[in-house]
Amino acid sequence: MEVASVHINRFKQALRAGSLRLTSQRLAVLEDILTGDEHRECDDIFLSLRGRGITVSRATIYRTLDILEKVGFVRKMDIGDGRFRYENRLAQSHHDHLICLECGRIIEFVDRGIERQQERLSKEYDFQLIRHLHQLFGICRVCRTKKAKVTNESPAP
Amino acid sequence: MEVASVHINRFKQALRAGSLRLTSQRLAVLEDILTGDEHRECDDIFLSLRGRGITVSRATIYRTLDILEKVGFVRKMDIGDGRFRYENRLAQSHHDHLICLECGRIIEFVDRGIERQQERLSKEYDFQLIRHLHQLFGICRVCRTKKAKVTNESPAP
DNA sequence: ATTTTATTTGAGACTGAGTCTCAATATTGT
DNA sequence: ACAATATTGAGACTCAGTCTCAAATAAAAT
Repeated sequence: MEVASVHINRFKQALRAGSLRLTSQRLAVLEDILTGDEHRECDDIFLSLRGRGITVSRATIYRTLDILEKVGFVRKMDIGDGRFRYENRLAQSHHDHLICLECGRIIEFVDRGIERQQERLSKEYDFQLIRHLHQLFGICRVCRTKKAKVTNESPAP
Repeated sequence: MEVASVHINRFKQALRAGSLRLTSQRLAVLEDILTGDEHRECDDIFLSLRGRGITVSRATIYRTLDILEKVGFVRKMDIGDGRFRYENRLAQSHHDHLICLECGRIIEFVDRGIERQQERLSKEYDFQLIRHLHQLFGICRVCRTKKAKVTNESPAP
């Protein structure tokens, strides 16, 4: 648990710096973010904690996620279905997403070329780029294979 | 009104094809989309219509926008503030957006290079690309200028 | 033109993610 | 341990968007 404790210490410092308090609920949410799957929504975290016998209200989870976002531990992402997803930013470097419209799977990608073009473009428009959102929506390989199969298995009468 | 009438005929055809009916409300929303500003939300359309003495319920506006999106007349876009914006797709070719976090201004951009890289990337991941969302958030020139001014006008005591 | 059939409309109830309020509770500095 | 201050959870609330259903309207059939 060394990796985690480093993060927990950084979190304590960040809280201190904002004169926020270290509570068991905040720690629980942080640990869950550090160890759980990526791209989860509030309710996933709520249920994951409850499964481990820890109850933290949804309000507190949202509040903690806001703090974690502010201190850069978490990326809050809007994938357009009305629920925000949160991903651990400590484990990963910047990336964007391919999102399957069939199964909801989220695949991460990194493309330095696109990033550079974004920067060039911003300069062109005299725009001070702060962040970007780049999502490619479509059908993933797995779902395409599945579809093809279904079509084969139920041929026209 | 020639341009408009072409679109109105195309709309009638599209409705017929889906055994949907041509109503005054649907026409009013379509005309408003064709002649109004870009990147508007439901309420903008509601108020614009009301300003011209036409009342169409918000429910009907949403329903009509759904139809218009399905038949490709309108692009529904999520800019991450919880309200969808709708833009006339007939007037414009594909583009993406720079969004000012200060004033909300939306600037359109087209970048064939980025589009190509997206396609290449999708192939790489064996992903069937259907649509994408690419938004650059930051501060526009106007707002940066304004900020600089304010700073100058109120120097440290 | 009238009747029949099916669709559409608007009012307002509803939904669901997320936020807010406030009394009770927990943490931190001394 | 105490005082001062921040946090929590329950549940009310918000707000964009959706849904329901009776009344109104459009198109098809006669």
